[in-house]
Amino acid sequence: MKITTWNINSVRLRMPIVAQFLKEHAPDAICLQETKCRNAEFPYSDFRALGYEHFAINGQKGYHGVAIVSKQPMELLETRDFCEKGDARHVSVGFANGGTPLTIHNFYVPAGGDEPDREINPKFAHKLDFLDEMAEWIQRDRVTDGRVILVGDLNIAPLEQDVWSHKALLQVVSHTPIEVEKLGRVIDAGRWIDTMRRFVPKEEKLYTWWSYRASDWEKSDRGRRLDHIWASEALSETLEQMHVLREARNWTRPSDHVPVTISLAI
DNA sequence: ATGTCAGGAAGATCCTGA
Repeated sequence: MKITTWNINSVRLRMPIVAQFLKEHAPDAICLQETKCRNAEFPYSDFRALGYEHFAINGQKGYHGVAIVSKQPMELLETRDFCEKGDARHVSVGFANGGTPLTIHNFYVPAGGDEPDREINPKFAHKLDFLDEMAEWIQRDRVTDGRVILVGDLNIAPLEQDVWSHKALLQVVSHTPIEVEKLGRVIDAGRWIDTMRRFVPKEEKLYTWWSYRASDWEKSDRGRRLDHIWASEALSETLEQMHVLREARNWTRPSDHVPVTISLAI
């Protein structure tokens, strides 16, 4: 089974390159973030035309929004409202998978604004609170019991080689010590496997996002690993392959994030 | 590296968010 995560930065605007990706890579399920449309506006028919006929959508007008689209039938399990703000930042589904069920959680963690100080920046406070609530929920609800995948734009690049310069980004939201610590607690709460780093050693650079603001993103290569795929321990022996589709950053009218795909022997 | 994108409301440009 092949699962992709991709922050698409408007699913309606990006549908041509989503179609290109699905035709070329054919994952079983694709998890999208920043769909930026209401559920009724989701481009269902475009996906159906490509053989993806099952949907779990949590959208809202203009901002945020997550979706899981699948070839195989799946059950919508939940759309959790972290921090009780009414934001569309989570959706989960269950696949029957022939008697050994698989759950997928798809997240869009708050970006956190510019100033890494919770006292003066409510967006940063929201991000930190969101992470605390994720950790509590994972532990309390035993979220990682069984076969579970958590994907999404977590808006944090935790390791030194997850950013182009550890030193330059220590005070930049996405790589500050407090964010990294809180993301670590989320991981510990579920004993999650950071699957991307199973395949790429932590000493090697690994990015999934490059700013739109660079004049030449490829030349400067000032990326960050903001997108993640985590797996519960029960999936440890099934992890076959991982791929970051860097070339998608050069596609026509690209997202600033690229697709990340995990292949499981299930 | 404050640069580039997106959506929305308004109105043919601005704003907010990232």
